Amino acid sequence: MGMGPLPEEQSRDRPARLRDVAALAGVDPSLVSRVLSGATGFSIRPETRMRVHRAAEELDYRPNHAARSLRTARSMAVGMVVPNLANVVYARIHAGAAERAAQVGYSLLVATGPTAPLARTLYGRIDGLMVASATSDAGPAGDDDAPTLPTVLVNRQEDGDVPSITVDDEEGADLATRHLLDLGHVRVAHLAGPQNADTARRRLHGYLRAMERAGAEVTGALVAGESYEEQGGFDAARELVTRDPAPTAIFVANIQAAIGALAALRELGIGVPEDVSVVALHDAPLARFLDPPLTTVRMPLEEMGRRAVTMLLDYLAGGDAQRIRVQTAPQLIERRSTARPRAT
Amino acid sequence: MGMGPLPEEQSRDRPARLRDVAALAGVDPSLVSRVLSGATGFSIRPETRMRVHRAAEELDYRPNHAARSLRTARSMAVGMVVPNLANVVYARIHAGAAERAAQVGYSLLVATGPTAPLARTLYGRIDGLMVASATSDAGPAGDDDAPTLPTVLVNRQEDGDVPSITVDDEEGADLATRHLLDLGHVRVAHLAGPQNADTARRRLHGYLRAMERAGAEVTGALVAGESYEEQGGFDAARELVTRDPAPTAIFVANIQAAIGALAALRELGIGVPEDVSVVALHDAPLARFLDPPLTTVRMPLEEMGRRAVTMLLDYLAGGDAQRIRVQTAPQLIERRSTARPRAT
DNA sequence: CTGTTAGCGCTTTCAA
DNA sequence: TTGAAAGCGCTAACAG
Repeated sequence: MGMGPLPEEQSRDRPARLRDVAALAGVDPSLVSRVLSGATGFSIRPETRMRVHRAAEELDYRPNHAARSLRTARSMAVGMVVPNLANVVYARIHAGAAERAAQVGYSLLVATGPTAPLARTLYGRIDGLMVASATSDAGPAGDDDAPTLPTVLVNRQEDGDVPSITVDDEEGADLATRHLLDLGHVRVAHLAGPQNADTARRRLHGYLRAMERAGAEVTGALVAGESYEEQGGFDAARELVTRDPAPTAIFVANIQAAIGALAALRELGIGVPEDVSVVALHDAPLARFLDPPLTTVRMPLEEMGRRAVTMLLDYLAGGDAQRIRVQTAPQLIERRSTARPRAT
Repeated sequence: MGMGPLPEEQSRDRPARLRDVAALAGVDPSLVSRVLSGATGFSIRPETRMRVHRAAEELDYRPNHAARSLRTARSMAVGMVVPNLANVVYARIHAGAAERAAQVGYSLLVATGPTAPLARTLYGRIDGLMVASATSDAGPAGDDDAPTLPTVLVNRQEDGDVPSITVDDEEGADLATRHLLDLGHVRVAHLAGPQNADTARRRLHGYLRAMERAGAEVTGALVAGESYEEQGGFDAARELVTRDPAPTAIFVANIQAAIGALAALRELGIGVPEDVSVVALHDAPLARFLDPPLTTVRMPLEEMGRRAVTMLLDYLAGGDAQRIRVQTAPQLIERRSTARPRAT
């Protein structure tokens, strides 16, 4: 190959290369590669392996990602797109995903914002992408002129054969609604999320299902809202309670909207839970410090995150596009925002 | 070089390489490289440049990151470590950083968790790191056995010549405290953050400075707390109001702790702002939906994020370690949690 | 059990 | 104004 400086001497402070390790251990670079990358199904004398490891440690060897990626055509990293960082839901999904990714030796890179531009930034740095934006701002990576990247949808599901993983939002909504029904409420309202998010649609279905099973009538007056945010929840709650007949309980599609709803009811002088009970989907550390402490339904988000990674890796390995629904049961966390209706 | 298949025909669906573009344009790969990477200071016939661009577009050419990194020894990406994703403060810092990174053609990768393991995951994928964890869980990247990566501290400052960028927490705290003082409060307390976070220390100083300038006495009874979280704020507020003399106003070191504090006061039947005024550092969309809507001080976090990137890039380019304090003035946002003391 | 070899896709001297 | 050549650090056949 005609190298210049002999590798015997380690030069300056430049990070050690495979070749340097090999030289120090007195073996060939390819051997070092096999040993250090934990390749299996080849034989080596234990003593040689030892020497290699020792040399690597000695030189504080760290494989060069770029070289490895170039050679193997894989980056050993996966990406995750979330709509924004300040959100417990995504934080929990991410936590699960990060845990699993670490377990299997992958790096997990996060990015925020609209999917398409991100796919462009991340392209070439990751092998696959998890899109955890609930609303289809830009479908799976590949829209407009963004490069196509193997993608799984997390917490969202779409027509066609796009792989996806979701939790059982319908069951969560059903559980929340049933809680209200069981307390004796009849006019149970739903403060819904944006209907372009399929989680919101599934929560609405869950609500309707529970109401129907209980034989409770659902009129248009009982459903309002189009938002997962505080302000939207505030506005919708205001509207809801002025309708006729007024609900005695509200199932809110997510916790942020519920915070807005609580504020609206407070401002109107409507007591929670004396006048109106409130329960929200998704739990957060914050919930118990609200006024009143908010009853919530906790979803298995970490598990979804973990399984999303597993699923993406399977998909990358040539598996086919699955649609997984995490079946772990949602969990009701009773706090002080729900109670029996005033005049049973 | 003795390649196998002629590059004339583009093969399968394999992404186009530089070589393919060159073949299509009828020029040498090196020329394509120069043209497409926007290199400057070389001459080329406009027509040739045109042909190259057209060929690249035609083939939907996208440079291979790994190859480029391997060759140039730079990844054109920077990383940012945040302690957790569910936090407005980091979300805003990140937003600013992402904006600037995009402007200058860098990718910004985010990761969460303790710094050291992350530095290991990110090592080789990024050229430099912004550490935005307020508390020194593990100092700058490089502790224990984590690899060393050029690092700037964001929203945190440390002894030695570690580059860092911060906002003026002291001024923010001073502003909040002054607001209380100006309203006529005398026994103004401080619910402090964890004193291993230098932001918390600087906020404490700002509080002390404002008190001193106003000639208000600060006894030990007026300072409590060691947390940036709801529960910590809850506990500390409880304690604070039982002290003698009880404060009539509290400056809380951050908004999460303030949420806990509000809950505690509510539980004790202490009216806000009738009995006790509360102001917190850092604003959030949530603030106006709290009970009562919370007066806050908004810090220039996006700007800090933007400048952090600029600073890191300068540092990478060989600039020396700076310590920047963003001087943009904090902004008081008055809502309903502060008022004149009961008996002026 | 270990070594040789070729080359991933790109950039950058250097030469024409 | 353009082309030729070398090689970044690694891995995966294939030989020995």
